[in-house]
Amino acid sequence: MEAVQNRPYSQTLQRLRDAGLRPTRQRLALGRLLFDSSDRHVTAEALHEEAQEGGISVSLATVYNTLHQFTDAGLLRQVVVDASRTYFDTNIHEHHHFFNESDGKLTDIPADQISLSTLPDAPEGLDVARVDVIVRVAPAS
Amino acid sequence: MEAVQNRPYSQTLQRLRDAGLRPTRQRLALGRLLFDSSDRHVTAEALHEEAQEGGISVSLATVYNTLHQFTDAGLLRQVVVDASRTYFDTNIHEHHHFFNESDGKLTDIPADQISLSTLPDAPEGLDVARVDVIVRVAPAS
DNA sequence: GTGTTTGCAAAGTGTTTGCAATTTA
DNA sequence: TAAATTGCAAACACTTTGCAAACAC
Repeated sequence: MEAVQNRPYSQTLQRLRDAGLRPTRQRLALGRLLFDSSDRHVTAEALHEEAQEGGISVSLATVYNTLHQFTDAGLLRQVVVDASRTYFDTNIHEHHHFFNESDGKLTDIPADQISLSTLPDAPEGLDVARVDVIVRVAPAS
Repeated sequence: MEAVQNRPYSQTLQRLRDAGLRPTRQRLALGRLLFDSSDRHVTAEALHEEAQEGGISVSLATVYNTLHQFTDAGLLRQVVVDASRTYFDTNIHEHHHFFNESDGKLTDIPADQISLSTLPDAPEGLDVARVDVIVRVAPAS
C-alpha cells in the first residue's frame, strides 16, 4: 500500500523464503507483527485484532492458517497453558513460562534460569520430546 | 438399582458429605468411578462414556458440572496439557506429569522425582500459585 | 498460465447455560 | 415442602474446512 520500513520487511521476507513459504501480503504483514519484536506471545484472535488496528486486512481464518504454517515451519512454537485458547510464541528456543492466570499474559523464563535435576525415565518405549515448566502466578493477595 | 460394594460406596458418600455436596445418585456413581482407583486422569467425555458403559445414566452436562464441583471442592485438579481437551486428575497432591502426545495419556510423576532448582522470582506484584512440569513424550522412533 | 493462497461462511468441537422437571433432605 | 440438582437443548467460544476468487511466480 505505502512505503514500509525496509529492514524488518526484508527480514521477514527472507524468513519466509527460507521456510519455503510464499511471501504473500498477509504472511508478510503477520510476520512483521510477530517477528519485529522478540518474545511475543499471541493468540490468533489477538493477532487478528492487532492486524486490523494496523490497517491490515486479513481474515481470522487466514490468521489461524498462517500461525499453523509458521509453526510447522519452525518459526513459532505453540504453548499450552490455558484450555480455552492456543498461544503462539515467537521464542522457539528452549525456555519456560510464567503464566498470569488473572490476565492471561505469558512471560518467558530463559532456560538457564530453571534447572531440573533428576528427570525420571520416560515410560518404556517413549522418548522425551520436550519438557515444559509453567509457573502459574496470580496477583499477590 | 441393585446392591453395590459397600466400602467404596460409603467412602465416596463420606467424601461428598465432607465436601458439602449432596450425595446424589449421579455424584455417587461418578465419585466411585473416579475415586475407587487412584491416579486417574479423565476427560469429561471419557468419564461420561465410562458411566454409560457401566449402566449409569448421567448426562454429559452433569458430568461437566460434577467435575467442576469436585474440582471446586478440592477433590480433583485440572491439568492443562492439550489445548483441545480438559483433563481432571484424582491426584490432588503436588506432582507432575508425563503426557503422551500420541495417545493423549497422562501419567503421574511424584513430586519428589523432579526437583526444580533456582526458580526465578515471580514478576512484581505476583505470587507463584503453582508450578507445573509437563514432560511431553512420544513413541521412540 | 498454473499452482498456491485467501476469505468467506458453514461446519465442528468441546464446553457452558437456562429452565422446567426431578430429587434430596 | 423448600432448596438443590439434573437433563435437555440451545447457546457459546474457539478453531477448522470447502471451495470459488485472487494472487505469486
